Amino acid sequence: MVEALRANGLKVTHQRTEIIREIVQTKDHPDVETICRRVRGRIPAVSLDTVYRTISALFERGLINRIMVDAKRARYDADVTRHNHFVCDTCGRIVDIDSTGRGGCRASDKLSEVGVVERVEVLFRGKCIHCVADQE
Amino acid sequence: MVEALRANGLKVTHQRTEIIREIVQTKDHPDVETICRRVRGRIPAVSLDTVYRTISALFERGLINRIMVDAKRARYDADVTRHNHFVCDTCGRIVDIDSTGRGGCRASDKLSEVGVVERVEVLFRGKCIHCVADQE
DNA sequence: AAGTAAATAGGAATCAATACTAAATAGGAA
DNA sequence: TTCCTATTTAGTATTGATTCCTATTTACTT
Repeated sequence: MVEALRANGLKVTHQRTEIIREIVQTKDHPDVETICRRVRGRIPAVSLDTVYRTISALFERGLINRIMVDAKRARYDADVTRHNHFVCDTCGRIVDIDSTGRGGCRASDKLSEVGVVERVEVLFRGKCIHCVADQE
Repeated sequence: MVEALRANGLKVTHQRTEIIREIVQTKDHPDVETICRRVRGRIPAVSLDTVYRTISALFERGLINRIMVDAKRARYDADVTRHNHFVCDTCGRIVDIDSTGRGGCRASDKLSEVGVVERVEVLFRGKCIHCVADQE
């Protein structure tokens, strides 16, 4: 991933390395604020702006995914292989879900008349097992 | 839809009627700002706040859908029947896409261990025919 | 090692969305 | 029709996420 920075003409800074390390090693699809807080555990002076700029740069180059679950903050995923997401509308938890077999989702015929599809995002919304248990 | 207001204990006001009329008769999935601008064509004094409150009230009661296409504004859809969306990443156009036959998308087995799925959102992202034509 | 263009920190600005207030208005039940 | 209450307006303020600004620092080239 750090190599991908160079390949895109981006400088490999200490901050960027740590930010990348942070999103690669987690599976909980954090938002920018969370990433910043965690990176500060190692680089206390990182500015929120730097995290935003780094994350945006990575996203624009397709090196990470953005998941829009609500009207509030964006969440990010370093796993860019094809997979889907389950979102808990109660606690906000996001869990990776494998795409089943071929395509996972088939486009209707009408789609080709509308435009060129570059990627498909599938979001399963509901309530996670923890929240189901909590509400009893 | 106006009936649904009453059923939910909401008063049927002139503003609400016109806001509902506006989102029901359009297929372009407008944001709140756009809805407000259009309603002002008929009720010049509608406040943006009223449009926000009405749209939120309808959304919370499941009478309209919210579509998050980018990190910016939310867009709304009066069609709550099961269907998917195509989003043009260049111009922001959103087009309704029928769900093909059964389910459209099958969940993996793992899903039942994660939580209870209440609905599935499918977003086809790409470039619409107009934007493909423009870039030549 | 030196130069330069890019990146950073920190704070300020922006933007969408919501909240708040008061006074005016209008829906709906009696 | 009358009353009560929810709703609207207008205008301001707030919140929270994201972006912009500027002086300073740093990575990479030669």
